[in-house]
Amino acid sequence: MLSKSTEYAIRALAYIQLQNWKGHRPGVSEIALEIEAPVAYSAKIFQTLTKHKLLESMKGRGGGFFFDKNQSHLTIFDVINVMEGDGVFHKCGFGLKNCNSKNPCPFHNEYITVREGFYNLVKNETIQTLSKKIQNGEAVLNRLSKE
Amino acid sequence: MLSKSTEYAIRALAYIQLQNWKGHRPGVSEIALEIEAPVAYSAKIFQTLTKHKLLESMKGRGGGFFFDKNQSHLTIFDVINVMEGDGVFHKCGFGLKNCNSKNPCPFHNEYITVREGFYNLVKNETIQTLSKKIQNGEAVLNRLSKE
DNA sequence: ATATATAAAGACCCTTATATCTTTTTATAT
DNA sequence: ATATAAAAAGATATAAGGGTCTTTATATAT
Repeated sequence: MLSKSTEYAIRALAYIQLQNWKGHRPGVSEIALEIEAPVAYSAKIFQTLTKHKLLESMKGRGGGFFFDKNQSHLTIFDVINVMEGDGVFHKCGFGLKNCNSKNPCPFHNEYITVREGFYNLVKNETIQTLSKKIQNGEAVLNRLSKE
Repeated sequence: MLSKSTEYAIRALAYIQLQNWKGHRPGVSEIALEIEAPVAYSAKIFQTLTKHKLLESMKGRGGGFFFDKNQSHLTIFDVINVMEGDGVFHKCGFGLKNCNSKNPCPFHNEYITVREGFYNLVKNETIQTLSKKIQNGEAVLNRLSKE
């Protein structure tokens, strides 16, 4: 459903938020270890995220990644959009170029229901709501968290 | 959501079914033209489909593709499964290896709802139900159909 | 000032999905 | 039998996603 890069991005952002709440500003290698992603590749992903202002960074000793205090909520949709575009929320499930309600593909309505469900999910959930759940013990970030 | 190959496959199978109902057995180039896919690539896809018995073929003059009379219904799920596996119906939306109800990722339940919706859709729809809709004018296969 | 820790940037590589081309096999028409 | 029409098979090409490595820029600690 989501690309591997997007998955890494979401997991990383949730971890960064959790650490920020603890007053910590994690760096690339710490995050990569936690989310079980390749270090160098993670660095690339974080570059993309900071370039698009979803995330802030500081270079140099004691540097790392953190969220802008003003930007209180970052939706999963925004993360997907930056990582792989929003095509999945527009595209016909059949791959037809001009499929719409007047010219519907054979599973137009059924597919739209699924697609909208996914859209609502990622539009309503944010890195902060996700992180809160983890903090409250309602969810886990990875298999190591429980051990 | 679905790979391009899977999209081509579904569209092709629907077209083949429609032609079969008319007593016609279409060949690679005819199908490829209709579904707006590359001819040689389409041929590869049809090889995969016939190898997995989702489709029958006949070589030689007057040959082409057709459905086994005994196999009256072919679900979209089966097509997806042959073309790209069923991973999308099992995978965690977060990319976690062991995410489950006892160890849920932060959007476990919400995502599962979407995923199951998609699963039910592709498990209930078949190439035949899709084709029927097209035949009845309730849906169109591509943009050329309406012109 | 210098050394050190860190992210940014850019070049590169590997794998998979997408796509093409050529040759071989098989059926039919004549 | 021979020519022809078609799919099967296999080799190759291209593009994108995923991943690595090296160098550069920048902040902090000493």
